[in-house]
Amino acid sequence: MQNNSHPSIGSSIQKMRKAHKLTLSSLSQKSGVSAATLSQIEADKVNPTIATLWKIAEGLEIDIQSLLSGLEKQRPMFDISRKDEITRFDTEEEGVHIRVFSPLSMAEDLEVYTLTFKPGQKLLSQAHPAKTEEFLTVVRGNIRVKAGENEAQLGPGDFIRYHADVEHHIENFGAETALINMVVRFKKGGE
Amino acid sequence: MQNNSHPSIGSSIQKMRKAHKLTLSSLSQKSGVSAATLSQIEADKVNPTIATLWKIAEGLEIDIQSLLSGLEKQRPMFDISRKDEITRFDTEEEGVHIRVFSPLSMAEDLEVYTLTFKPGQKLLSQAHPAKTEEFLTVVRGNIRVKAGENEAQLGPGDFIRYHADVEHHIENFGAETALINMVVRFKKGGE
DNA sequence: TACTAATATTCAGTATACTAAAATAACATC
DNA sequence: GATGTTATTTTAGTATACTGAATATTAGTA
Repeated sequence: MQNNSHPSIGSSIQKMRKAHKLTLSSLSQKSGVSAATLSQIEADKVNPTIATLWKIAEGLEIDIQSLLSGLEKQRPMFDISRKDEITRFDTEEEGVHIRVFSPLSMAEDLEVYTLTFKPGQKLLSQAHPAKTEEFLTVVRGNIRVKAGENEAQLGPGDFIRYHADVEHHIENFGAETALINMVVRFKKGGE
Repeated sequence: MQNNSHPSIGSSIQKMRKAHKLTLSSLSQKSGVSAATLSQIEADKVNPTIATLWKIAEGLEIDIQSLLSGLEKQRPMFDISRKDEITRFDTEEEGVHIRVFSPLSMAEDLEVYTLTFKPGQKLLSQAHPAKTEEFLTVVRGNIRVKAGENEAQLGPGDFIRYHADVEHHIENFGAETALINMVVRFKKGGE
């Protein structure tokens, strides 16, 4: 009813429905949402729930995000994390420093870390959620990376990316302190 | 209440809220959604409307889409790029080395670079496609980053993320060679 | 343990999203 | 323009999302 501030979603849904050449009734059948409700939503007379939106997206065989893309509010962004303000998870007793750079609003999407390994130290990680990928750039030192069945040794300037949805570990097998830049990506649903 | 089919959104919201170090009450204030409702949503006891979700996203200062992530499965992956095999775009004549680590199949989504700036050198980039973000970690040296209206000076250990869909540049204003790790993300657009 | 203060959850009432069914509108074909 | 057929909107009732207030939980302190 109100829909005071954010752009209306009704017209997008209607556009989608017509693009698929569906009537309110046919989309109602495919989605499980009543035609009456669909009508109200398209006319922006109601404020659909997520569950309803989800069903509609399924009925239209599209990603729910596509329906919401219209109501995004793009704002310019320029966030700085100073060295000293950065939250630090420090497993010092094991000789591994982990510094997280992007814990902010995007925590579920992309994270940037710096890892410092003292000689001989290693970091064992349990499997992350499905579709998680890790990207490592070795800045200094020599490390061994193991993910599931796979294993590799990397030196300065080397880069590796791997799926982190299996148990994996990183180990500094060299004599000097290793410095690694890591990016972790939690992929969103379907392509 | 029901929410049978689609992945629960409650835990994501809670994670986000805690990442921002907000209490239910403080988020309630920022978003305009009552703390009671927030509690119910986080516990997946209700089916929020998009209006509510939108307010929450605003309160968290994030994109509403970030709240709607799904899950899927995939095959294991383990790709290594050795230092010497890496494609190198070298603008040596300007004192800036750019090394690209992830040119492969994912180039349209996420790219990882290492940038080396000789003292005094700078790199000017035109606006990238809309929604592009850049993440910089300074490994060594001192740089100045400018994106649109914004500008900042960064030293070793500092991190910055900004929208790169405006003209932007990076400059080494210090006396030593600067080493930067950069991640560029091209966000997927709607439909 | 008792006492606060801060945070989170439950409760009862109200607002509203959702539905089925009825009413209306659009659109043919005679 | 009458009649049937299909598509959409309105209506009335029910289910439930949202809210403020009360209650419960947690954390810290003496």
